[in-house]
Amino acid sequence: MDFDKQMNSRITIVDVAKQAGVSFGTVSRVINNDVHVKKETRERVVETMERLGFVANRQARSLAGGKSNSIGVLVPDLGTGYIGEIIRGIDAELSLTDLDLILYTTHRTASKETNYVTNLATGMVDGLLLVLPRSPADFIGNLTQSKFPFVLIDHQGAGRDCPSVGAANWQGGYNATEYLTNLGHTRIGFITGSMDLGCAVDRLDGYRSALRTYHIPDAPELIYEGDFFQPDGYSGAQAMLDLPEPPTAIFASNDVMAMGVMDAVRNRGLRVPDDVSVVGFDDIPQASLVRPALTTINQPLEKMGRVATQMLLDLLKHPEKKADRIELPTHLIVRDSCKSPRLD
Amino acid sequence: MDFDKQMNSRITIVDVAKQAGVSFGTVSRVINNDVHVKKETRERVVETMERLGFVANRQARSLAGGKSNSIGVLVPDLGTGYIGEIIRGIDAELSLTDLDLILYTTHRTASKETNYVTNLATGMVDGLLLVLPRSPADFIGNLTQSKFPFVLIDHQGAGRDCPSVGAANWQGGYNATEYLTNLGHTRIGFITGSMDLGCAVDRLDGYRSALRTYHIPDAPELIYEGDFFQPDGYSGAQAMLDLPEPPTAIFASNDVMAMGVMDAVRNRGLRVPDDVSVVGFDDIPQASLVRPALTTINQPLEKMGRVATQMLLDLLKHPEKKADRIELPTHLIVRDSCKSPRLD
DNA sequence: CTGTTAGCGCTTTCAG
DNA sequence: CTGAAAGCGCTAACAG
Repeated sequence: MDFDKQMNSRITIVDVAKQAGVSFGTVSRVINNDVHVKKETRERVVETMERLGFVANRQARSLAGGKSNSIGVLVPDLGTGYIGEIIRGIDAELSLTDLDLILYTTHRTASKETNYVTNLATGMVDGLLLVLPRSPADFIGNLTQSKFPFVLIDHQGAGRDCPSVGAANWQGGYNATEYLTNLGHTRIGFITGSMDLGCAVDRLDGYRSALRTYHIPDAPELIYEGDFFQPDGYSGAQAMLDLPEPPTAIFASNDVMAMGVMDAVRNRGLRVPDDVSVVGFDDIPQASLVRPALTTINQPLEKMGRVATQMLLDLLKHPEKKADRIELPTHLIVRDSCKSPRLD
Repeated sequence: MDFDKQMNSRITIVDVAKQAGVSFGTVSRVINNDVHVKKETRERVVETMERLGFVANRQARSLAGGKSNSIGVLVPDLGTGYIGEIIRGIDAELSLTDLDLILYTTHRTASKETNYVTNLATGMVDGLLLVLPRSPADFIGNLTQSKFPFVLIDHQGAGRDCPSVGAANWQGGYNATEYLTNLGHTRIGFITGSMDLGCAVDRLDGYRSALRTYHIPDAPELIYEGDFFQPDGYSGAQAMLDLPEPPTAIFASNDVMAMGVMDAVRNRGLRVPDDVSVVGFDDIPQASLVRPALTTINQPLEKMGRVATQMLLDLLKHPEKKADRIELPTHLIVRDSCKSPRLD
């Protein structure tokens, strides 16, 4: 049917070529901005493409060896607003170009990860943005060797030097703890994140270093191993508050757990910050909304997305560039959840 | 190079075919679960594929006319957590299948929308999930005519009957208002959303109907036109509170604006809910976190994503099925931001 | 500057 | 049940 063709935009370069009276090779050149086309011819072709509503077929292009004009983003999941922030940054930056975004969620399945990566790197996308909080997978080696452009986000690369952007987690852990000690706290509880994640380890290390700096003795009972989810914040706080000598402040490795801490504190009839100070990490949107507003470490997630995208774009342009790691600074955001400890 | 081939997984069906001692047509059949393959042969091929780490090339498959095994999701942007929730639902449902998700953000550019849709519908994806809060675009017609499977999300389709899932916005508007009147309020302010969105209109209508039901006279000064963003909630509340006879309750068309309302109330030295009751709409995660916790209308965003995905999956299986619209119920979530009005 | 010719990797007939 | 052959729409040499 005639109308069907128009409707479906099943217009190919051959159709355009016929209509414009040129060979389809010329149409291809026009599409790819090849210089070797007479201005006049180009105009005629462009006009025809518009008239026919031609839209190049992506799979054909990439199959034939051209660019796919899209970049792939691989994330573990969409569950935590955390990833959403990063994606927003990526999207914002990408919208400035004509590249499209293909999103893959691996749902923390290692096999899916590998599968996707090989698939994507085989022409489906021009570059890859990987949000892989877990341990470095083998395909990073492959990617590097095959010189496929990619950037790691928020991944504490275990020694490998490949392009990546992360946050100053250690610094954040240190600063928050330092702030608490300056307030006069000496019993500071810490709830870790999943310890198989580099960022969780770094935050804990920062906390420990600060204590050492301020000559506060180690107290293993004040370190509770969490998993970055709210319930662990709650139970961690409960456990610590049950101690004979409970902490006067609790520093949770992320905001979500800090909110769990707040709940636990309140459920015992205690108040934040009067009885217990609370600090979080991430500075997610909710942090400024809860009451009392949460003092936390700002981690520039959206910016991490943007910067990573810019790095990738740069890599796409200059494939020979050296890989480097960018570490974005974290900042202490003082709000209302901390106070000097009561004088007993 | 030899290792390069292994590294890149540039293994094609031809390689597999050679290794397994069959023609590449047979390998294709195995991939597509064609019944016409001897069990023994199939096993040998599967074994070979695994050994070689074969991963089928998506673009080639879809170019050659097969399925692309991915569905496209078109959203206006990622700015509001609102869309994120929907995507989460989609992703959750999709993770149960072997379909991949390709995400496109149009950044509210009509031309991009059209472009993407035609592109995607030309084999790049097997189906489309469209989050198009704005007015119905022409391509919906095209899509319908070309019988391409798609589902609209949160789109008050202006008469066209195509598969879509939405929420009971009218009902929500009605219920919230009714709740307020039952509490004893008779001066209830309303802050609308962007009135070019169907959902905003429906919520306003629900509000009006409830007032009528309870014989509360019209008061045009109590309706403030907002845009779904926080600042408008703030200024709307300010305007109404300046009235000679200010409202004792304010119902905002979404939670974000409701939070603006709360701020405005507090900034005048008034308290929520003692002096002014506040109700929102959406029930975003923050709603339960702010103090006082926000009473609001729960809109099942994540579920909308899930249901839409299920509908699309169904459409993919049974292309002949009739289009239908599913409306998910909204619920009043009573928290701490409302109270009976003071008796003066 | 432009037309022609091979494929890219895979699905689908069509013959055996 | 399986092999062979013909493209899908496009890019990238190669000739003019």
